[in-house]
Amino acid sequence: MGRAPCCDKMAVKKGPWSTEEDAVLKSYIEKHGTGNNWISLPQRIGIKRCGKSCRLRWLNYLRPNLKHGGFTDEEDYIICSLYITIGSRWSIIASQLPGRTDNDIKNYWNTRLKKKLLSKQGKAFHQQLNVKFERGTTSSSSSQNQIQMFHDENTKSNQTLYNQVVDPSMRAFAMEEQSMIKNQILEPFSWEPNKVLFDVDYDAAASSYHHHASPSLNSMSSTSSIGTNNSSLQMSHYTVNHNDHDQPDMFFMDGFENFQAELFDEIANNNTVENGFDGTEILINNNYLDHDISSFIDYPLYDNE
DNA sequence: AACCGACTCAACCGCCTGCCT
DNA sequence: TAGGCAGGCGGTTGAGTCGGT
Repeated sequence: MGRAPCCDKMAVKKGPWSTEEDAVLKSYIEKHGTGNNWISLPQRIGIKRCGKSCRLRWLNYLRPNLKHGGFTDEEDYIICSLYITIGSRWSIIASQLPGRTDNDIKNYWNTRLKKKLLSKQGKAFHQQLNVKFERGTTSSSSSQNQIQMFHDENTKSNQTLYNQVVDPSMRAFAMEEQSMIKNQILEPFSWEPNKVLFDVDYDAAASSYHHHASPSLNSMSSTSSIGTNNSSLQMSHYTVNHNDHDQPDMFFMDGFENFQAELFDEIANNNTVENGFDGTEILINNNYLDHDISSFIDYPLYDNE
């Protein structure tokens, strides 16, 4: 019953790959492919590595057309906008950035991009985000107006629409109507000319929602630009739990608010964030105000310093 | 030159889902 | 149907590097 263990944990080598190992792995896969079995691959090519390690090495380092480092502003923006929307779903974010791996993006976010948003030079970048998100949505309360990163004139109308979708009492919406409303909510998260749009696939998210209790996406392979030569992004599919009436469809703003909370927490550790696009408020510890968030938000577009 | 702390990123770990037996 | 593995994923680690003192 079942399958054989993937590898002898005691017999496999760990740590950095040698150039010889890289050459063997790359040469074999380029000639023969993986054979749809990573676990047996090390034996086939005669290296003492775990199959998972081979897979990781190939996907993150050896496979063709990979880009390392040198993230562009556009890529920064895509990463940020997707992180805001779906959270730390790195593989999905990576699928929208040809040549980038989830590991690269994860590292980049954790070590640089997040700091970039918080740093002095990040101020200009963040302002660019504000400009591009100027029609974005967020919740607000009177006490936190100064930290409302994506405040805009459409907030109220979007919030109304959003409430209509997520409010269980409003479930009577026909699919067509829900789709229309959804598009209006998500529309602010698209921009020209690259057309990053988030289209809802209602069914696929239920299990993921329960599992992750966070935003979820299904496969975007059918419409993403992975592997194409076209640098422009095409429509992505954002999934929302539509059929599960036990769970509110909060993931869209969940991701957004987690982003806020995370950034804010890194500025001031003692703040408490209660999220809610549907009427709840974000509560900020008073200590937070000592950090002058308004200056953090309201910096010039380009910091020439 | 030596030391030390911060930073980077390749690699590993552990968990989950789907598939196979 | 149950048990167990492969593949995939996000989180974490730690060796190497860099910069400041």
